Amino acid sequence: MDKPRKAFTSAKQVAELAGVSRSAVSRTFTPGASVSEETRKRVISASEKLGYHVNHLARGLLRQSSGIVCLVAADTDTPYMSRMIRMLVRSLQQAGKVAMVLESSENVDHALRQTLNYRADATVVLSGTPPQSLIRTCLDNGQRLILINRDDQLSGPHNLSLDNRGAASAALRALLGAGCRRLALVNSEAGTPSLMTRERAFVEEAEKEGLEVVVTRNGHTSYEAGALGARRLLSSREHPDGVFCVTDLLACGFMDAARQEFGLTIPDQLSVIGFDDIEQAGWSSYRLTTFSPNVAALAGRVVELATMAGGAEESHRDLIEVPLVRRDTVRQS
Amino acid sequence: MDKPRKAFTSAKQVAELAGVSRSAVSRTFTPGASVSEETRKRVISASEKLGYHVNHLARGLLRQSSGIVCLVAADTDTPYMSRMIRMLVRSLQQAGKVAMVLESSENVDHALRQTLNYRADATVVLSGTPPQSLIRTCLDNGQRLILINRDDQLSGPHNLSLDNRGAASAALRALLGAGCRRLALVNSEAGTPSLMTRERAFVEEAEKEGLEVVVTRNGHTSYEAGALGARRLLSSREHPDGVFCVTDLLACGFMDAARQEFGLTIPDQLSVIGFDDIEQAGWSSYRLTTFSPNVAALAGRVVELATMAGGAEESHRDLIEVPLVRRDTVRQS
DNA sequence: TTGTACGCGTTATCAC
DNA sequence: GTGATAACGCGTACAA
Repeated sequence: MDKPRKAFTSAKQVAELAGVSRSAVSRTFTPGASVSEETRKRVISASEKLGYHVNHLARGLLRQSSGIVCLVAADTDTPYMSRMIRMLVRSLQQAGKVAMVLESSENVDHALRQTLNYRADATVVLSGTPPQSLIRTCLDNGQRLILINRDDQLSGPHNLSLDNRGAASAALRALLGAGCRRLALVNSEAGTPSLMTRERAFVEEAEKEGLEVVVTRNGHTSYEAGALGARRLLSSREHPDGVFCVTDLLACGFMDAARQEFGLTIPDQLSVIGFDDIEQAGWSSYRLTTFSPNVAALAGRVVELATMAGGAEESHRDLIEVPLVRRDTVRQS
Repeated sequence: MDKPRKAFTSAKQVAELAGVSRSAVSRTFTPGASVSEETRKRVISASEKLGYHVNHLARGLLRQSSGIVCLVAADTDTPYMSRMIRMLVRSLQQAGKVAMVLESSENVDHALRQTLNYRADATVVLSGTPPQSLIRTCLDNGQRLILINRDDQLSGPHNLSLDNRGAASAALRALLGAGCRRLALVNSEAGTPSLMTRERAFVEEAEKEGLEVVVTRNGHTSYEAGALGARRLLSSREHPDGVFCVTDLLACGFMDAARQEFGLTIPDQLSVIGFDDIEQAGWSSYRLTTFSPNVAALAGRVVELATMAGGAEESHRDLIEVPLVRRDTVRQS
């Protein structure tokens, strides 16, 4: 459709200008190939004059690797997700790969197919659960597949998860340690695997202590949903005194509503714990005690999996630690 | 390096399984090509069995278009930038393109070269100022170049800018309308073109009214820098009563410090205006009056430029409107 | 409608 | 160290 546009410079043109063969040009740009200093100079000079850049599309055709790693995600403008993506993009770039970002909110299927169309070396799925058949297709085609925080029992792909259970358990201990007895949990209706794991684990651990947990789930995983949760939970006189919000965004909305609409003091009358350690959690209006996933470690692990020599592809399953960052929303005893 | 991995299915294999020629396969996946219903069926069936997906890399070799659009940016985890990127990724995807994200904070040069290596149809530069020579190279190679909010006078590429001057002027009018007389502006030391334009325009407009503006610039464009700005500005007894923060992030930090460290009431003792309309600006702790760039319109314009038939490439220069969203941080008179 | 042959820009292999 | 040649997976002009 857009045919009549200027074409990119090719190695052939460089070779002609430099008065050498095309292979000489290729060798010049291949690390570890043997070229004489003389020809090298002439090639470099010619390419700069012409603005030549090696065509990675053509190179990817020959080699088995395109250098592309796809990031499939939804809600990419969420503080947590955008941090994740940034870390992945940076780490991949430093490892000599490039990141292609696909939005999966509209259509996970389509996104994953794009992944195959572009012969990505690996695909990282951050949101959405792709159908098992497509997963198989990716794997069968030799494309590495890395699932983040999908606690589903899909076999084949690598699985990296945050230690949601461990965090939920630590949240409970922290709240109990602060003297909380009337526990609650704020969740959304998203039903994401990691969110549901946090909820279940927290409730189960509380049951072991003989305590019941009031659970509320509202709308999307957003600030507003947190505020809504507060309105649901705090209108009764015997309101909770210890709340685990499965996401910082929920926690921020919850706290704002608790303070401004119900006049509660945090942490004196109400202790709150979040999850994600988004930037806002550190803001002085919140100073939220929360779990801080080691995103850098996760990104490092992803790069490792995405770049490793393709051999026996056993399905890895890693758990990333999530330390608790104590700020000012849980009473110190 | 990773040779011994399973290879992707090729059209050849599909052709063999379906018992047709390779061109038949190619035609099946080319919209508007003439294939009989019979062969079409057999090809589709065979490709599904083999999990075949057209190789866009090879296709990009033939056609003039790779379908790839590069997004070059820094600070991609900032609320504003991540919203921008999300909109662009979505819009491009809907237009049948894919987005490749390059981090430019380390090395703008390298990022832009990657852009050429992957034969991107277009490149969108969201941060950083690439050297003019590289810009020329991109253009000469027929790669469309779209600069966002770079008010530099670079010729050649398309330029999309928010109406920073208009917004600064509107900010001044709003503050004057609220009865403010002691004006200040909070900026960072980043020196980004758009930020500097907002500052200059605000100061100039104020001068026309015979008013002086106290300007403070601190650190990066962040929450902390805003808090720092507050400490600089509010320690004197005759502190400002109307402040334009060139970014919402700065405004949030400024407000928190103003309220918590100086005990000021907003908007009664102090009016504040921000810029970007990040999500947090709407949170009930801030309710910030701010400028809300029409990101969707901008993304739409970008897609238009990135996908248009390549003809006479005149350097476009568009201004995107930035309406003021009135919330609760400017006193109503 | 279908198949054959060629070219897109690379790199790897092989003689020289 | 260098240049010819084959091959990668695909689209398409051409002939059938």
